[in-house]
Amino acid sequence: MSSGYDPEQVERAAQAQWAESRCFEVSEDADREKFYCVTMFPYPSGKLHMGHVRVLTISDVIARFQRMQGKHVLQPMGWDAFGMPAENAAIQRGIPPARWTYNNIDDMRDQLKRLGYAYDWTREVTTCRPEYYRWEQWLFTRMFEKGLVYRQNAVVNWDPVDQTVLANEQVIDGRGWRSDALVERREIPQWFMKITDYADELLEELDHMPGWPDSVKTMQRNWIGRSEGIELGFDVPGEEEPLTVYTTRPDTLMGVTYMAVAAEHPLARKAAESNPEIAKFIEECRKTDAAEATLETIEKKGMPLGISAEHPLSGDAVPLWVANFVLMGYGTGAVMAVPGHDARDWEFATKYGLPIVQVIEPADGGTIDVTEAAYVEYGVLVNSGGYDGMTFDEAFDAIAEHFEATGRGRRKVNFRLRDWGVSRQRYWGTPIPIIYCDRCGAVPVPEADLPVVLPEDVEFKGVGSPLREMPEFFETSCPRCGDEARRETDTFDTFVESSWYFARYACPDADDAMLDERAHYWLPVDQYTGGIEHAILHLLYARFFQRVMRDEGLTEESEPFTNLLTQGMVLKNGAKMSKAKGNTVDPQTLIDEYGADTVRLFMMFAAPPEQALEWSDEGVQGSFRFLRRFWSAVEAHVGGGDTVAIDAGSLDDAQKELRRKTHQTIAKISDDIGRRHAFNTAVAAAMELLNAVNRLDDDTEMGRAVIQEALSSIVLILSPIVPHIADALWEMLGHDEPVIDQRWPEVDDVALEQELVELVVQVNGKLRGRISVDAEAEEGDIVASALADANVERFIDGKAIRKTIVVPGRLVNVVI
RNA sequence: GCCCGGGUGGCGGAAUUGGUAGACGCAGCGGACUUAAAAUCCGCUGUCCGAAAGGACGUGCGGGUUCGAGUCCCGCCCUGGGCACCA
Repeated sequence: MSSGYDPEQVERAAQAQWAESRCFEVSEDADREKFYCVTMFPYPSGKLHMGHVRVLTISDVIARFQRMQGKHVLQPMGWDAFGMPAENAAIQRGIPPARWTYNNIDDMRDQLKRLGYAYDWTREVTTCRPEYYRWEQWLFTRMFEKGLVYRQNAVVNWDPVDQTVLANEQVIDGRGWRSDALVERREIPQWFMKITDYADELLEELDHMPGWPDSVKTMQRNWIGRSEGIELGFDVPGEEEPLTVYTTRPDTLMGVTYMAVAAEHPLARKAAESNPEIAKFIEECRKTDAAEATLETIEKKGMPLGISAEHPLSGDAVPLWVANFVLMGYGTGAVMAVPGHDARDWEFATKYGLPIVQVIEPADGGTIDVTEAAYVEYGVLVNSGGYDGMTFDEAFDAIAEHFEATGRGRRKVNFRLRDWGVSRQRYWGTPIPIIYCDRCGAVPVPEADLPVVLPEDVEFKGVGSPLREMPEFFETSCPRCGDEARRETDTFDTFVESSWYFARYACPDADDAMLDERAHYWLPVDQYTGGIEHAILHLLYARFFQRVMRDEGLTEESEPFTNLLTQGMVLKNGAKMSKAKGNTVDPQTLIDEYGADTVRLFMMFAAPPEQALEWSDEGVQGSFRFLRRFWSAVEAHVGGGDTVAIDAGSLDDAQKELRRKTHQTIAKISDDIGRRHAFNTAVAAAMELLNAVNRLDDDTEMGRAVIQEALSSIVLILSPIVPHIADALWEMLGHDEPVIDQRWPEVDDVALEQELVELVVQVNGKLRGRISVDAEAEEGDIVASALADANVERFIDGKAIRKTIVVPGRLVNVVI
């Protein structure tokens, strides 16, 4: 007998019904509790991949579950449409980035619709559209007026052969990915946003975000990196300005035996003028890419500059070195080195034979040898003159007061966080709305002239931005004085677009403001879901932008995302699915073969959302088999005709047991989906319940009634995960209203009641027997019953019982 | 190098607050149905000893705390993510 489950037909029918009833299109309704559910929007790279399907399904399950809780749910979708892959495709295929992008969006939108996600498509946002990015340009000009943006030199990777700036991703083993030339660091002027102005607030609010995973909050805390230290100057004979350094360990100040400056530091440059060896070394230092991971792992190298600074406490001469691990632009571009109490300084000192001095000893009186290894713990000061015997805190205060009194230093709170460089020397991005005028300097484009539209019909060669070759784009006049002027040809980092799209979904058609009153209704996002790889950058930039918009009066909210779920990657054979590795599985093939519900079910069943998911073709088949079994069970049941209402008093034990299992499952899945987001165990519980239904084999009136209840419950609780088959089965089970409009089922506490419970009995913590006791039994009776068990008795073997531990509902442990 | 995760049967995973390790599924083995195969259904399935009852061992490695540790603490190993221009 063949199964009647035809996914294609079932899914088309359900999707047609949702489209016709427009049930996912929502408008603001002040009388209802809103639930705003957003997924990190996809980059339109061509086709949907499994990573997309996973994150979108997770979010869709949450949205549909909340809808069944009676919430007014908005789930929108959009496209993070600017970025490098469009430029690469343009080079490879000769298609303009815009056309490639729009084609991809059309293809991927069709795929999303085939997967049955509950989106309000009327709110679709596409970041490469002028009606979107004009507001980003507008906000930038507002930030300019407020002094929240500035232009400064910053380091980029420079490919000397292709004469172009490279992204870190385009640098492979220190070489340009196309030219294979050794990449150099180069400084060019770039625009920065002052995210550091918000560092304190971004840090402190993390303590009040219970809906975010602790790991993400910790990463952000460490990234912002607030530290308390002292900034102080070392005089350099012959220099007007002292050499300023920052340290969090002023207690080790007397242990400073050398100082190091960056290759780009003015003192290094000056020394290079008269010393070709130093000039050569500085040149060599520039031949590394700009990534921090590179900097931290390269071999530490340095050269003496031949000059010394004066120690601010002892007056001793401290030699100055130039070192490849110090970078201009991080702090002051100079560091004081304490090899006795810092691991990196120790390594460097040992390599170059620089002195190592102990100035801290362990507080517990233990002995250490700083010639063997740096001692980096806090302790008590020694060899530090008047500071000897002080603890870290005492020395910190005393030394800070000394410098504050002499005006040579001060206490300073520092942040590791740096301002956000938003300039990109690329074509396919939002034009930075600035005009350079010889007389007026950098002038923001007036609001009336926005947007600065990116020309889409371009010839794209791949080396440098085509905008630089388009006078019709960059030739303009100064908005202030009217003189000839030149438009900025750099574009924004694409993280700028993704820092506020979640707010724009609320009012995607607003054409006289970035956000309007509709944003007040929907913000903040109640549930935000996306990859863990965005734990720091994207999520921190979005939190920053939310505050900038708040301070602009566009929203009252400070935090954009109340609850955050970070999902793991999709792997195959232990590696991330990628075209490069050739281990991708095309979702479309699977949808065509098994239907969207099977793909959605497997995604939710195979692993908890936060963990990596190992792809398995056999597992997909297993999910399909389950849906077919489910269909057959309903088909067989409804073939027996209508059922009557359950009369709880007249159920036999087996019927009671199925009913208890039904309500236990409802309770478990409510918690699994609603609180724990453990979709995998929710699916497992539903499978168990279906197995219990299939085992009952009872066609009495009450048997069929409890089966009707069990099957209807499975349909409801699985409907967020497999909404199409749920729609069909719900109708087959004789319900009039569509399942999409049903409320989440309620647990009947009476059905959960149980007369006997099973406890395990341990002897010295090892499992030795099982007993069945009355659910209300007294502790004394439970122990007596446990001791009476034959195997337990055998292990006690007449020995004295030291104590017994009874954990209600779980176990008895007899300690002998 | 630094920050944050993860490591449990042949495989994906479960064990939610320190309380029955291995739910559910996959794969495998045995059986039913079939002329046969596929599909479907039923049973078994951590390792070792044992006819069975039952026992010993077992959650990356080495220690520790506890009546009891996959779970907590200390020290390692391996592995994934991020490190500011991939998105």
